[in-house]
Amino acid sequence: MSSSRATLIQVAERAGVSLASTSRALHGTGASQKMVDRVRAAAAELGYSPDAIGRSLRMKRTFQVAFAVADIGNPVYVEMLTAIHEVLAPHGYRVVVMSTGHTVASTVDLVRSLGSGFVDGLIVSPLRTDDALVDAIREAPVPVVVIGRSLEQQGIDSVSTDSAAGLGQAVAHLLEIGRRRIGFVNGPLDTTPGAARQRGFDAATSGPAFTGDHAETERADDFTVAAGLAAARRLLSRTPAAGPFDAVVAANDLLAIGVVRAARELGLSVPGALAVTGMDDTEIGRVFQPSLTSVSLGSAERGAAAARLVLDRVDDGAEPAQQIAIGPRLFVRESTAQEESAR
Amino acid sequence: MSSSRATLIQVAERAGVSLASTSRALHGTGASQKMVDRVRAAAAELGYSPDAIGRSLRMKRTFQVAFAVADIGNPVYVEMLTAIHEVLAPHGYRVVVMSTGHTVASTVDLVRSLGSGFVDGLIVSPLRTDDALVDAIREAPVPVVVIGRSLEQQGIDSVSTDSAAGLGQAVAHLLEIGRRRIGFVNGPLDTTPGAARQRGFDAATSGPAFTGDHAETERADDFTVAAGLAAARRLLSRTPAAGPFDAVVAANDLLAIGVVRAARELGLSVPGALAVTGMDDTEIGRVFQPSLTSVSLGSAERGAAAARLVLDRVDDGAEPAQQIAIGPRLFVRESTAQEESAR
DNA sequence: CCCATCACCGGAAACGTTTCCAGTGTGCAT
DNA sequence: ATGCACACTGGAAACGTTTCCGGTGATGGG
Repeated sequence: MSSSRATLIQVAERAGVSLASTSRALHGTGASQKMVDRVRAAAAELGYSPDAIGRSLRMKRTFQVAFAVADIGNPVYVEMLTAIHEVLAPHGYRVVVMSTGHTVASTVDLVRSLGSGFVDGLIVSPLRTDDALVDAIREAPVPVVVIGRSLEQQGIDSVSTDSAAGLGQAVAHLLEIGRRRIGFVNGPLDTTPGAARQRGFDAATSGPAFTGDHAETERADDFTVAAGLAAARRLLSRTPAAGPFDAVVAANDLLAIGVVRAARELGLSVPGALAVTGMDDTEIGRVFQPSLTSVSLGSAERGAAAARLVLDRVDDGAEPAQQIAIGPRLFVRESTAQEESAR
Repeated sequence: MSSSRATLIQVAERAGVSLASTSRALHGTGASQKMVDRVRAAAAELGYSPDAIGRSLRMKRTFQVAFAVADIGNPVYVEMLTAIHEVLAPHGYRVVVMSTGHTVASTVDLVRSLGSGFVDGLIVSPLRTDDALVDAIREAPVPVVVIGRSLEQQGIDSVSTDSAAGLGQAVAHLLEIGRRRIGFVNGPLDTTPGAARQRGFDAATSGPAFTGDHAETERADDFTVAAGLAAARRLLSRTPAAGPFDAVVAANDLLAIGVVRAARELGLSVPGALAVTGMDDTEIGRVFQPSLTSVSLGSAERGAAAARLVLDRVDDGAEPAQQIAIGPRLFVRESTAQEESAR
């Protein structure tokens, strides 16, 4: 920590020119070459670097964007964060990480806090949504982009994915490899992803398209490995009339890992006795043993798209709200491999 | 996005009092109860919320702290980030995530950029360090805390851990369970952790304390699963004169996962034929199959300690530099279990 | 009744920057 | 030679807040 920093006024004095010219010279527009050289030299001698706060106050731009999620420990959000960072950094924007908390009320508080104007925009991926949150977002003083469900009706920018369809892909894949008694380990139903995925599972396992014999859901308290393990123990301890489960769809990769661990406890081989699918296509699932068949929801793409959306909005504010959808994509790996040899 | 926000001046006008009194009333000191009520009411009517930029300009405090790492995807850094966030948020501080880049030069640039004063402090965990970086940190205009190696001589606040000793613990544990031919998969030697861990391995496997028969190092290009897999393939394809490897120490959990995968490729059971240890005690290692024996370096504690250090420094600047050390701790899990049955 | 003390209030400055506006000088064309 | 366009410069205002400082009124003690 050295002495206090040089200010633009000091640079101006040192260069013997006006404050206005100094600013112009450094900023690059409407200054003669001689002026630029002179000011640059003075700035270099003093080790000047422009003060972000002063600049922000005047320009009404902070060059910061907030990214808010409930749990930054979830690898999905880490992937989003990385992608957001990669899009924003080249444009000179910093990323502020915030926590939404786990309730919708705390998320509303967070959105309201944007009123203090410390960021130019917000990217938020709320687990739960309600009208109060929608209102708060609509009235927010800076652009807000929601990653999660589509909010077209509400006139809010959003980047969504069709996780219900993704669940359909997982179920279809399991049927295709000959599994007939399918369990579903979902997260809390009152969350946006939990609700959507339940819808997807129910749709995929009802009606004529479902060629299996049995479908049943067990709910975990949370989208974590531990919760998945507990839920899978409950699910697999039951034996449906049609016979024991031969496949489990998990609502995300962490839950799927819990399911695999539960299967091992019960002596069920994966994928031999029990095929398991995850969702989110995370790094952890890819390196797990067995590597997890998983439905990618394009976390990185969604993050990047949201970041680009914020960038657009910051420049020209009032276009109609945009909805971007990233299609789900199934990646088949060892946890549903057909050949037993692959274990 | 609604209309522009109310300013303190407008609140003052509405309340019919001076700007100074308005500020005092809201801030809480030296104002009569009547004044406070009146101003609060006016503020509420206008939906006033104080502007963070204006306040920062005046107070010379941004209430932001930056956390900079090379790769936010690494679970260790995510744990640190979470811990930092948890310590800082209750004090009203926001966390800005930054990337150091992979070279020491880009890290120096980042530290220099603190000159623009957008944060009150920096927590940085550099992979590589040199004199230029040390100088830059020492001359930084805001407090900087380094997570990594101790920089006591340099007079820089740091939170370190003795990863060399941690490696010793891992080797000792492997010897204790009867392994004698120990391989070491390390990351790049020119990184701070890579160098320290090599030192630890070399110390633990030379001299009279080493009761094994063979010790050998293979270097991975990076601290990732893929690099660990490649390095382990190279290592395990060799057979020392003393006999095939019966244990591998990996320099972190990601590398260890790569090692386990390589072992499986070669038909070596873990821990039966090959015991494997990791380092960092990450969530991913705990849920992996087999769960990884790992040396915890207290990522979360180190993050929290660094955050508290920054908080102290921000308030009273010029105490002597502090060094905090977190001791390594071995957690034994399946990947080095002695009973074969645990597989 | 007068003076000292005290609590409180308002004016004004300051933080560091960008940008509007008016003014100066140069060069070119008529 | 004179006018005009043009490039550049400097003064000053503005962004929103906190805080110093002087001043006012009330209150209590002598």
